[in-house]
This record gives sequence, C-alpha cells and structure tokens, in this order.
Amino acid sequence: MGRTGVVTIRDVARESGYSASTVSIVLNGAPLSRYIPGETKARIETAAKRLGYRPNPLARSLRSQRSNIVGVMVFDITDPFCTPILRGLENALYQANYLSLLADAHNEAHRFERYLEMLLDRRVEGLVVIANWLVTDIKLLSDLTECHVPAVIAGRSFENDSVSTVSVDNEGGAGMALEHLYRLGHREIAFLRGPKALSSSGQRWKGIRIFAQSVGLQLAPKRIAELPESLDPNSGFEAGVQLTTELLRQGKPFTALMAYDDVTALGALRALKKKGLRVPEDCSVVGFDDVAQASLSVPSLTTVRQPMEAMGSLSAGMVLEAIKAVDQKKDIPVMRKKIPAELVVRESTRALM
Amino acid sequence: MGRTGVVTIRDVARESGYSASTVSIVLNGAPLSRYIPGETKARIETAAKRLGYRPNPLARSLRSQRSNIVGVMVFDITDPFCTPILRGLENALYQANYLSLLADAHNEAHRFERYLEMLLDRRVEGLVVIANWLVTDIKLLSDLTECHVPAVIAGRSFENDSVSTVSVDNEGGAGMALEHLYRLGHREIAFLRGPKALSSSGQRWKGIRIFAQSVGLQLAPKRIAELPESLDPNSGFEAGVQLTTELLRQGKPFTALMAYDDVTALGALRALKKKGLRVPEDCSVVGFDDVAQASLSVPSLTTVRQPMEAMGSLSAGMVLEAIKAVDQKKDIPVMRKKIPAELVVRESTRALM
DNA sequence: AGCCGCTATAAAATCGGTTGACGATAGGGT
DNA sequence: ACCCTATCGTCAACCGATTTTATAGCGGCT
Repeated sequence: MGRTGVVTIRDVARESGYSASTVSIVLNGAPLSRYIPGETKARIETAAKRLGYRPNPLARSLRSQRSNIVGVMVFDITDPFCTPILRGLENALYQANYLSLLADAHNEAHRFERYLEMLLDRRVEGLVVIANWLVTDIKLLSDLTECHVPAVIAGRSFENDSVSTVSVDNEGGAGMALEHLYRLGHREIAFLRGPKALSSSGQRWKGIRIFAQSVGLQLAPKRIAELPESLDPNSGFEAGVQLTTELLRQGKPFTALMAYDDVTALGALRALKKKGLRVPEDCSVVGFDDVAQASLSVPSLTTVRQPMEAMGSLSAGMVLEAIKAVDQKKDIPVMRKKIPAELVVRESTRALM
Repeated sequence: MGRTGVVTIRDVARESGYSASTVSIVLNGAPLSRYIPGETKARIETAAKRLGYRPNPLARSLRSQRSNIVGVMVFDITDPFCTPILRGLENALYQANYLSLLADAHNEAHRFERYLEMLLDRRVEGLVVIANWLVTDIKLLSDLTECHVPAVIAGRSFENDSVSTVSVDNEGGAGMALEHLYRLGHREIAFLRGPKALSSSGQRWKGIRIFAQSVGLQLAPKRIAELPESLDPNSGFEAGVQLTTELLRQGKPFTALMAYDDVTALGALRALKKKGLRVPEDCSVVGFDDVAQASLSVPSLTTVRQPMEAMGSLSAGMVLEAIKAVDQKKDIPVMRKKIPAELVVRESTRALM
C-alpha cells in the first residue's frame, strides 16, 4: 500500500503473486480472462478483497476515455419545476452507474457557456440540460450541438434545432384544462398567457384555440392578459397577481381563470382573494405544471400535471442511449419526445352554479 | 492534434517547437518558469491559444491528486429546504473553481453509503452533506468522519459528533416567533412540535420554553401536538392538517398557532380554512424556514427565515478552508456554526383584536 | 584549469489503470 | 519432425498531464 493509504492495482498484484495486467484483466472480466483458470481468478479476487482494493476511476477514465459522468446543467435550481426533473434524472443515472456533475446556470448565458466548457473539459460522456421556461437564448443550444457530446434538453422543446428534447405535450395539456372548465359549465374564462418568447406559451395557446374552436367557445380579448418577459423565476407570481387584478378591474367579468402555470395561478389566487372573491365558489382557477406547492395551497390547485420525474428519467435514458451509440461509432440519434400531460382535479375548480 | 480531435500538451509542444515539460511549466507558471525568457513564453502561449489547447483535468488530477471536485450529498433534493442551500453551495464552489458531484440519497441510508463510496472513489476533495430534517441516522455521519476527507453538514447540527456543521439558531428563531405572537397580544397559542427524534425539534421547543418562562406565559398541554416521525417529506403537510384539526376539535381554544415548519404551517392553514376559521382574523399562524412557498400562499406566511443560501455558501467556505488545511498537512478544522434566524412578518399573523 | 552558479530547456519518472503484442508450454493434426 | 492452436500470463506502451532530475552553455571567481 502506498504512502497515501490507498491500495493500487500493483499492491493487489504483489499480494496475489500475479502481474498488474492479469489483475486488471481478471477484475474486469476482460476478453482475455477467458483463458485464466478459476483458481487464479479466485486468488486475485481474494487478494483484492483482503486489501480493500478500489480501482481509481480517474486513472481508468484517463486510459479508457470514459468518465462515467454525465453533466447536468440546470438553468435555475430553485425553480420548483426543475427539481423533480432533476430527481428523476439523477436517479436514472445512478441506476446506470453514472454520476452527475451539477451545474446551475442561474439563468445567465455567460455562466452557461463557462460551465459548458468546464463540463466538456471534464470529459463528461453526455449532457442533460434542464431548461425551465425562462431559457430563451437559442444560441446557447447551438453550442450544444457543436460540442459532439450526446445532449438532451429536458423540459422544453425547440422548433428548429437538432438536439434531442423531452417535453410535455403543452398543446394537449392546455386543451384538457380548458375542456375541464368547459365541462364544468364555464363559458366566461379569463386567460393569463405566457410570455410570447417562449415556445410553450404558443403551444399552450394553440391547444386552447383548438379546443375553443371545436366547441364554438369565444375567447374574448378583454379576458386575456399576457405575462411579461422576465428572468426572475418568482416574477410569475407577482405578474399573476397584477394581471389578475387588472383583468378584474378593467376586463370583462369571468367565472374561471386559466393561468399559464402554477406559480402564476397562485398569484391569481391571491389577487382574487384580495378582491374578496372566493375560489372556487366565485371563480375557478387552473394552473399548469403541478409543482409541489400546487397541492399545498388553499384551496389546492387544479392543474395540468407534467410528469417531471418521468421526464427526467426519460432524458437520462436518452443520453445513455446516445452514449452507447457513440461507443459503437454510430451516429448520435436525435429524438424529440413529447410526453402526455395529465389533468389533476383539486379544489380550485368547480361547476358553475 | 490526436485522432480524437482533442489537443494535448504534446501538440502544443510540437507546434511551438519546445518540449512538453517546458509547455507545462510555462502554462502553469511553475517555479521553474522563472528562468524562461519572455519570448519563449509568448511563443508557447500563442501556440496553445492557436490550437485551442485545454489541459485534460483527468490527467492533471491523476498526477496531482487533486480533483477540484466536491461531493454534494443531498438527502432529498425535492425538499424545498434543500434547494436554496444547494444553490448557495454550488455557487460558492463555482466561484472557487470547484465542480459539484451531486448525490441524492433519497433518504435511504443504503443509498447514502453507496454514494459515499462512489464519491470517495472519485477522489472528491471535500464533501458537503445537505441534511434536511428527516435525517436521523447518526451512524451515517460517523462514516463521514472516518473517511478522512473534509466534510461539512449543512442544515442540521449534531450534538456529539466531530464533523463540522452549519445550522440555524433554532432556539433563538423559535423564541423570536413566539415573541412576535406574544407582542401581538396572543396568549392562547397552539403548538405543533416537530418529531422528537430531531434535534431541531428539541432546540426550537427549548427556545419556546425559555421565552414563555421569561414572560410568564403558560404552555397548555391541551394546545400542544407533536408530529409523528416519518420519512416522507410531504408528510409534514398532511400531519399539519390532521393535528390542527384535532386540536380544534379536542384541545383548548387558541388564537394563534405556531408550527414546527412552513410545510406544517401550510397544513394548518388548510385545516383552519376547512373549519371556517379565517387567517389571520380568527387565528394567526407562524411557520419556520421560509421556504419558497411561504410567500406564495394565501395568506402569505409569517415565518422564521433560515438564511439557506448563506448557509450553503458558508458550508462551501468551510470545506474549501478544510481542503486548504489538508493541503498544508494541517489538521482538518472542526467548526460548528450557528447562523442567526430572522423573523419575516407577512399576512398570516396580526394583533389580537 | 577548475569549480560554482545561473539560465534555458529537455528527458525521464510518475500518477494508476488498461490493452495489444508477445512468450512459453502443451496438445493435436499431418 | 513440423506447424497450429489453445491456454496462461507478462511486458511494455499508453492515456495526458506534472515534477524531479539532468544537461549544456556561459560568465565569473579563485
């Protein structure tokens, strides 16, 4: 054992009486180990166990050019939408014996780029970017395609890019939410649209238009407000409060409100309460995402659930797949998965009286 | 440039006309570079830049036994208490040019241990454990002390152990919360105590007792309930709902309620609402932690703020400090930091009418 | 002339593991 | 007798850096 107190393969070699090569071959079950008799294998394995030998992954990575590490880039780790994805992702990677190198970009393009370089330097075998709704900078993602490392973007889809993505079916989800309100009898429905710059905004709105058209529902412009663009994740709440307040004051009256996402919906809840309106008695409210706080609010929020944990593990599966492909010198497959959303009915919606 | 498309130090050597050693010495500003004339340095640096040379951290780590990586073990990444700590931590590490290897233990001791091994294998230079209130298994932490790597536990303190910790001043914080209620005129105060197994429970309760005693306030047992032990992070909410409901039905009446933490308080909010009680008009409610949802609820929650982000960066500072100490062959310093809490007054409390 | 010290650079060892080439022995086929 | 193949291992190169040691020229001092 070296001075450092760490057991190397050479220590095992000495202890077992074989060479380092043989030890390596045996312990890894390399092709050549086919010819090595069981007795030898046993002796080497005992020696390794006795010494408590643990191969140094650094050395192994250096030689084999495989780090068993995936870079995980989060745009904002405090965003409640990101953490469940992260959980699913990290868990799936763990199962596959990969470790996650975490990078939180704080919504800063510069930081994203610097981190990207650091991760690539570290020879991550793949990259997963958890993009919340704030990411708008498409340029960053072209960086991704250029780096020749398998990459997957989780949480958002991008039209014209050639990176793999995992995202929810925004269109369908929004349709489901509206259908829910419609079936409850609501016809005068207010909308808090998402910021124009976000593709998910457009998709959700499209789902709304399609459903509305299919049942002949009018979408009155005086019941529609649009969230401003902003980079602060908590701004959604404040914006929800403000826009709802304005709609109440200046817009046409409504019996239900559909918000861009849960945080916005929570803002709406507060604004309605402040105006003395009860939810759901006087006004129903639906959100989108099903973040953790949606079920903890009073009243609990009816919402469209994004299966975030599943999206995380799916992303993991896709990078791992791509890594395997690279290993076999095949092309990196590009896939754009859309996961179905799911309506979760809670207390914030009810039938129109 | 090798076949792999990656530039090595030898490529720079060839390009500049010097040897790899000289290139290394120059680019790192090693002691020997003292003797190297500026012209040579310039030529080497230009060559490196022209080729876009980026040293391979794996190789460097192998040689220098320094990985520039800190292991970050989270007990439950979906816990809203953990993420802000994680943010502060990750940010401070980033500033110091360290990367974070993320491990989410999912509250499972077995997983914690397996991850610990993996991280140590990777030669992390330090370890930070973000412990939420669910961690009770002290044994795990002795593992920590034994591994001879600088370690810091963030979020919890432990009495009889010799690991560095960063935690909030629970006692003082709870005292502040109670004082706040007291000053508002409340005398009949209900309490949802934390699970007995948690040290923070005891500490917060002690703060409560001390303040109560100092002003001669009686703590009626019929207004006190205790959270059960459980490993599910969302159980706090359900428990809050249930215990509050029971107190309302069977206990003595109260005009204010102090919960163990914010999630429990949110549960209390729901239970009160269900019984037709208005917060804060009929009953004030205080939480503890100031997790993100505390400010988003209706009404927003008065609470005791743990400066989580600061706790994260402080933890980072402490590991980095310890790493430096190890580097200079000094002993690993053990510190137990208590950070002051801060009362955040929002809508859920008001003066007794 | 001999030695020291300074400058400028290169060679070689090292970190710890993996891997392709090769040696040695034994048995089987022609 | 000769070649071939299967078996059991080892050697040495290699991954990409860092660091210690070596080399070589030159000026100065005794």
